[in-house]
Order: sequence, then structure tokens, then C-alpha cells
Amino acid sequence: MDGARQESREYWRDGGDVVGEELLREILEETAAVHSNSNSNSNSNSNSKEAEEEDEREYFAAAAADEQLQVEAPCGRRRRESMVNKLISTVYSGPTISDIESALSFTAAGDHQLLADGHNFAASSCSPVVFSPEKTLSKTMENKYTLKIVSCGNDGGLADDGYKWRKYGQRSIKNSPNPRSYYRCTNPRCNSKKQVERAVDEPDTLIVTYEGLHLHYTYSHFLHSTSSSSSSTTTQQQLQPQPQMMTNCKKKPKLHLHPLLHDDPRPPPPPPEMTTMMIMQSFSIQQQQHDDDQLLQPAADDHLMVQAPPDDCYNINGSSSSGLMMSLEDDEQAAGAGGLLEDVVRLLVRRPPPPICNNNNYYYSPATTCTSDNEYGSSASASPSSSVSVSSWTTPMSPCIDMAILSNIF
DNA sequence: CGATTTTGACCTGCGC
DNA sequence: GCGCAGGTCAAAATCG
Repeated sequence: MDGARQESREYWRDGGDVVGEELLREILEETAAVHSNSNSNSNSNSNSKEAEEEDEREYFAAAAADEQLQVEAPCGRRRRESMVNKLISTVYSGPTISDIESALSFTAAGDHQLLADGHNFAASSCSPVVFSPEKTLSKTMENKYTLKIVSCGNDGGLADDGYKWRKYGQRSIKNSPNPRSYYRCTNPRCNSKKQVERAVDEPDTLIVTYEGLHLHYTYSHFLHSTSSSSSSTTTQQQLQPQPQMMTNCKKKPKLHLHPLLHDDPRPPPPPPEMTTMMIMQSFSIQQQQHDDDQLLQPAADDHLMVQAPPDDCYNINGSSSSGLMMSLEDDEQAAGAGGLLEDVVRLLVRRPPPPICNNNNYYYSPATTCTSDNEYGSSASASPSSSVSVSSWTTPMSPCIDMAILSNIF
């Protein structure tokens, strides 16, 4: 664990996210209670076939899982929903440290150091950007963050932060010789913005103010996803912009994501920028430690694997499921859908299907298709018939979350 | 030719 | 109400 990442984690803990931790615990307790209640209901059913059918009915009602929760725990759904929303906003109210850390090309602790007192300093190798997360990161208001980024001689100093931005305005600011630029996330379903201006007293310092939530994956997430693949060179070339393009170029390469998902089923390293995702993964992983007899059933569909962290995990589902795989049936629909984190979160919160044991000792819940119940109208209109398949599978040795998001994320 | 940037105009909120 | 500062819009320009 390098220092920057450590600091990132520290910030996550210290920067008000203890609330998030509490929320996790709260959600966990509640879902566990709900599930145990459900289990006891099932156990009390003398007819196991009936119980199975009951489970199946519940499972196929997964699209209406919220309603199900309402039956099981009358106030549970709304409360949990609000808790999850709260959690999302708490945990992911702006680009994470890891976002920046990843995008600003932190390579190792030895290359970049962060002073404990919050001062920035560039590495001796004159890396493009160094950023100090803790003290210069201030939460000025809800979902609004200001970062100070020390650039090292790159023109404009516009370090890529993992997201794709489009400039929509620039104006001169009073008492400042430097203009302020206004950027908006290029994802049509994302309304996050950022402002970039150069510090008056420190020409090398950029002041970047982020506003709004990114409810989608970072640009670099897919770079990570492809970097581990040696078999899909073409795909990599399509997907992986040149480093200078990522940091300095104003024009960014077009992405063709779908080939990736067809080519390489192997797990890429976990995207460090996906704080929310990692948390939600964590939700889903721990329970499997109690289900050691579960083995991995690889999904046949194209997918993208995300290795989940092994420690400090919780299972929001309170069930034996510990994996998630999503796939959009129609690439065209997917192209317009945009993979919002919220979509993923809602799926994870949903109670998973009952596991089925086959004679290979695999526990595998067959994929089902349910219409995404994204509450955003724009989502529905963007992909009116897009559906999401969810299956759960796991292995005790290699806890993975398998997500195929055949949508253009950016 | 499409995507992105530039830039002047317009809109809005706030302080006086 | 007025003026100012900051934020956004949108047409034109630019780029690949």
C-alpha cells in the first residue's frame, strides 16, 4: 500500500465518512434482520418445494424487490433506500482521492510523496502533477470540493482526473489575472462540473473545484480494465489513450468500449477510483466467508471482472450471494444508457436470487432479466427497454464481483 | 464532418 | 432597483 493510497483511505475515514461506515453497519444489520426473518419464514414452511417456489417468486420479483422489502419489513424499504442514498452521497460526493490519485499518474510511494503537513511538492522526476489530498481538499459545500493541484511544467496543467470533461465557458475573474474555465462532464447523464483556475500567487498551482456527483465510471477505470489483457491488443489500442493524451491533450480519444467486454474475461486490477463500487463490492463479499462451500461459476457472457477487496467486507444483501454480474442485452441500448453507479448500487441493494446447488458443487443463481428501475426518467428514455441481468456466483478463494456493463460509461 | 474549444452575450444571485 | 460578479448558453471557430 503506497502512501498516497493510505492517505486516501485515511481521508475517507476521517473526512466525515465515519458516517458512511455507520451507515454500512446500519444497513447491514437491517438487511440481516430482514433476511433472517425471511429465512425463518422459509424454514417454518414444511413443504420445501413450496419454499423453493416461494423463493423463486421472490427472486423473479426482484424488479420489485423494494416492494418485497416493504412486505418483509414495512418501513424497511424506504429507510434502506434513504440510507443507501445517504450512503452514496456521503461516500461519493465528488471525485475520490483515488480518482485524482489514479488520474494524476501516481505510480508508487517512492515517486511521489505527500507531506503530512499538507504541502505539495513535486517529485524529483518532475512528474506532471502532484496533488495534496488532505489539507488542500476542502468540502466547501455539499458535493462540492476544491483541490489544489501543483503542476510541473505541463501546459495548462490540466491533469486528467479520470473523467471526460467538456469546456463550456471561460471568464476572467475579478482580482485575478487568470481566467477561470468551466467544464462539464461529457456523460449526458452526469451533471457534474468542475472549474479550473490558476492560483494568483502560485502560477504552478491549479485550483480545481468539483461540483456534483459522478454516477458513472471513470475514464481510467477502463484503462485499468484493459491494461492487464495481453490477448486483446487491438482492443487495448482502441481503448487506451496515450499517456500524454490523458494528461495534457485537450482532445481526448474516442473510446470503443464494447470490444473490451467481448475480448477479455480475465479480471483486471480493481479500479482504485471506484470508491463507491469498492464499498458496494465489500458489501457483497464478506458473507461468502460464511459460505465456504460456494464455488465460482463463471459467467458465460462477456463481462468485466472486478476483484473485490478481501478484508473489511460486509454483505448488504445478507444472503449467500456475493457476486454481481450485469449485462445489457442490447449494445445499442447500452450505448445510450450510460452505466450509472446508482444503477449498480440499486442492483446490489436488491435481494439476490436464492442459490441453486448443482451436482458440481456449484452454487449458482441463474441470471434473470429485470428491467432497470432507475428512478431517473432520463434513464428510461435513454434506454427504454434496456435490461440488466443479475447473477450471483462466488468462490471462497477469489471473491470477485463480475460486472459486465455493456454500456458506454462515458 | 463531428467533437471540442472559444468567446461574447445573457441570466441570476447578492450586496448596497 | 441597480450594479457587479460569477455562471451558463450558444454560435462561430478550430481541430483531427
